[in-house]
Amino acid sequence: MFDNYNKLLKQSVDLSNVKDDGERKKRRKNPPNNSLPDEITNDSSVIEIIDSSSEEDNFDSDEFEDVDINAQPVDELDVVNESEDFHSVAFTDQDLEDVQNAEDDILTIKLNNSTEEVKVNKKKNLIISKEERQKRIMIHKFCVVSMLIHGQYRNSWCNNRDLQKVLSKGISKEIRLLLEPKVNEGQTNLTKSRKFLDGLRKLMYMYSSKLRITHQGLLYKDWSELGKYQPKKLKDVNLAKFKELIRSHRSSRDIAAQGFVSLLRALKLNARLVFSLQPPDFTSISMAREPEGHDRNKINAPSTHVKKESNFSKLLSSKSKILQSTRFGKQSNPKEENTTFIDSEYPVFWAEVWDKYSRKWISIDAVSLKTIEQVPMRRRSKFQPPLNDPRNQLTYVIAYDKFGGVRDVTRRYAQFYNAKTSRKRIDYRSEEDKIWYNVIIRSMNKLNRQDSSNSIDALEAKEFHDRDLCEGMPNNMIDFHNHPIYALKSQLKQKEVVFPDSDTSVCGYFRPKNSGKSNKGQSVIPVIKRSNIYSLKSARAWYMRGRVIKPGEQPLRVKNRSKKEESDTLNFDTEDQDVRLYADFQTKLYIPPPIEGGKVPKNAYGNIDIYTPSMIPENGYLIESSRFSMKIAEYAAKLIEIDYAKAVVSFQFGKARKSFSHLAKPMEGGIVIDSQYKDALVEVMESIKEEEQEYERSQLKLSSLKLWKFFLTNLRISRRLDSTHGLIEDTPTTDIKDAYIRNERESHSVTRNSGKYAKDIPEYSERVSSDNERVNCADPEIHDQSSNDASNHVGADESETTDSGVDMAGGFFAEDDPDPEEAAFSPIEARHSWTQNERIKSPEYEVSQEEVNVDDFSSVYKDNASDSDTSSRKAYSSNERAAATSKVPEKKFDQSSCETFNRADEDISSLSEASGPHNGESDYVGSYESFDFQYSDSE
DNA sequence: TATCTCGCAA
DNA sequence: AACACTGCGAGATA
Repeated sequence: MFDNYNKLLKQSVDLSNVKDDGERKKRRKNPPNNSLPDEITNDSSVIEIIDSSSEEDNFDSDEFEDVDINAQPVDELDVVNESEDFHSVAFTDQDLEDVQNAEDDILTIKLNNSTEEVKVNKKKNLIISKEERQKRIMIHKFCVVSMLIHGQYRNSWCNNRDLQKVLSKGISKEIRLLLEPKVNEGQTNLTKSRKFLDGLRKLMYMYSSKLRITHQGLLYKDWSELGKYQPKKLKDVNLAKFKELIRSHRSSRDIAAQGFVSLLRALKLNARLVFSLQPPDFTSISMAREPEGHDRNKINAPSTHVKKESNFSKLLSSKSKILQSTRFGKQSNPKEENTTFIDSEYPVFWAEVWDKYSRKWISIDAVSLKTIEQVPMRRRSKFQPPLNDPRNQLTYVIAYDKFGGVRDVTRRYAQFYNAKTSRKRIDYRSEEDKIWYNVIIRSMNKLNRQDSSNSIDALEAKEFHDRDLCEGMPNNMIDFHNHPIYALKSQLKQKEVVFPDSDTSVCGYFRPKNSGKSNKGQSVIPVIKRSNIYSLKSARAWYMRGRVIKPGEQPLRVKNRSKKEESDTLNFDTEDQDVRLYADFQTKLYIPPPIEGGKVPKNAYGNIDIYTPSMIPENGYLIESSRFSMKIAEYAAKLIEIDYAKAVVSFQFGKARKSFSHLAKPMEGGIVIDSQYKDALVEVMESIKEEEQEYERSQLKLSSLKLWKFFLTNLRISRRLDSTHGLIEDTPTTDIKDAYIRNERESHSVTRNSGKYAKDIPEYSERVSSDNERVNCADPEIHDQSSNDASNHVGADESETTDSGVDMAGGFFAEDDPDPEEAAFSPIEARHSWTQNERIKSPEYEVSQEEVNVDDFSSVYKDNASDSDTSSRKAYSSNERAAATSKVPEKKFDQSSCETFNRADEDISSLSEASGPHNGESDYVGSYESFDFQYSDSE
């Protein structure tokens, strides 16, 4: 058994070895020092450690790690090392168990003390790549949207009449009275409010007393946990099941909370369903821990599964517990599979009720916390889980009202929204993301709630504003960093500046925690209002945003370039050495010179800068190249003889070259014209585009016809061969697709050089039977057969359907059973012999054919093209040329079909131009791909 | 001991 | 090329 174990261990090590090296190291508090290796050099010390760990409390993971580190090169120990992550811990324990069982065998594990090499390459693995970061952001967004929609559904289900009827049946008169007092009772709002709250409380207890939580609901998961199976979840909940679950009072906490909302609404209260979304945190950019630990467990699971669990729980010494709880929270329930997630005590769904007497939203959780509160202004809400809760993160709290309104109410529940919570949100990341988020939230609303805000909304907005003010200053320096309201001078970015730089910008003082010695007696530092901080830009940068410096403004800061840069540019313009930086209040909107008399003003390069919509000159109109290509637009403008200017919309900064790194590529985003010509120009462009599309359509038609012709021809050939030479069996492995592809690579030359297929049959069919899986098996005797053999592929396939006429639509490909009885010789032989034959003579042949042909075409094109300067076709043929460079093969296809079917067509000239000269291997590959596509399409 | 700040690396 | 940002270890502080 131990052998077995060792094997498994080895396997898993092999799998994980490479990756793990990096991660393990960083965790280590102390670099491996020499004392430790000594301790461990003898194997029994390993056992010692193990033993002690099983005792109690001595399981010191750090020690363990150190052992590990020192022993690095040895595979087995490597694995043990993984104890870092939870799953590995589990594994390790099992490991240990095995070790103990095997006693002396463990001694066979050798400790190589060649230590240090490992630390070199470690740090990089800590932080995920840029792509991974993007991916996480996408996933985060996706989760946000999904959860928002989930909430929307559940909220609408809460409005279900039947459900509400059932729920409200059991409500006592007493509670009803408290919640809906008679109108004429002359009480103050305060007492009414108190009674209202009392009623809610009673209702809450009544509801929660009936509940049995049988399933698990939504949880926060970190990146390593996302893919893990979460048992005990309700599946396939539709409205009917939802109703049933709520009626039975047996469900998840989430659904129970939703049921409570439904109940509140049944009692005619203005109740919201509140949902604290739990997407994974995109700001966490460290590597997900141990995806493999899991696998390893699985590998070992079969043999020692049962034992492992019990043993594991014993082994859970305090230290490893701490380790787990800090890294993975409470999820590690020893009694369960390691995919068990322990619920946070904080809710994910709860309710808010509008208290019309106090004009406040009251938060109620009848399920998890069994709490009712009006969220306090300056203290933490009972609904906010601690920041390190592994199963509940309060980041987006969304309230769904019964009218279909959706509001982000995170501000109410997050005590330090500005300092902490907001930074975990996608809308904090960038302006675009903010817009994205707001659009999403808005679109979650029912149409009639999207823009309307009622008085309750207004009160809530006021409340949130007040809460912003009440949040106050952060209590640590980190939170000042990029804080929306406050700032510390020391944390300003390089291009940020305080203005005015005086006491008027200071709004308070902050005492850093370690302010004793390190600050040289300066125990408090001034806190600056963020609103008095300006980020500066150069004149050029402002211009790129459509603004220019007001006359007479002095730069708030002058930044001189680095020496290197200076030396580079010194000779060219000494002016540019300093970058003068201005704040936005020193700038004004740039008003471009207007278009007069249809003349569009242009810059030194003959273009016009349109970085923002405001930079479009008066009377001007920007034809954006998103709808029409630049070529079409320019051509159309020339056609109707109006003045235009190409619009430079942005710059693309290429790879920084040393000397002229600001050789930015201007990106053209359309053309600017006098707006009076807009309609006319659009009209012209539309028709050009139509023409173009029509042309493409005809090309497609040609392609299809070509395909049919190919098949028919093949049929004819094979039938003739069959009748002449008798049927030949063939294997189905060579399929027609290959044959076709092969053929197409050649066809234009074949067809063109010799108008008749009959003449071409030998070389033609040689290619037809090309097969990628050639096997080296020579059979010279059969050489003669090669042409015959080749066409045979088609022929054999076809043999069954031939008699019944040509069934083009169907069974062509499906029925490729060769008939063994009729085989003239073995199919394998046949193929191989052919293959060899082909190998001998074909490569150079192919290439030369190709070249000759293409040359022919381009010369043809040149002749034609010079004649037809002004034809509209010409205008975008160069366009096509551009496209063709990327997909030569397709064009070649077009070209050949054109040639074959319609030699008289003038369009050939432009087409053949598009195909361009043909060079090299890569194009062959390309043609394979493109024909693959075409082929299957027409199939 | 837990928390915070700093400096470093990338 | 410079910068922003983060995670981590080390040291300071209460």
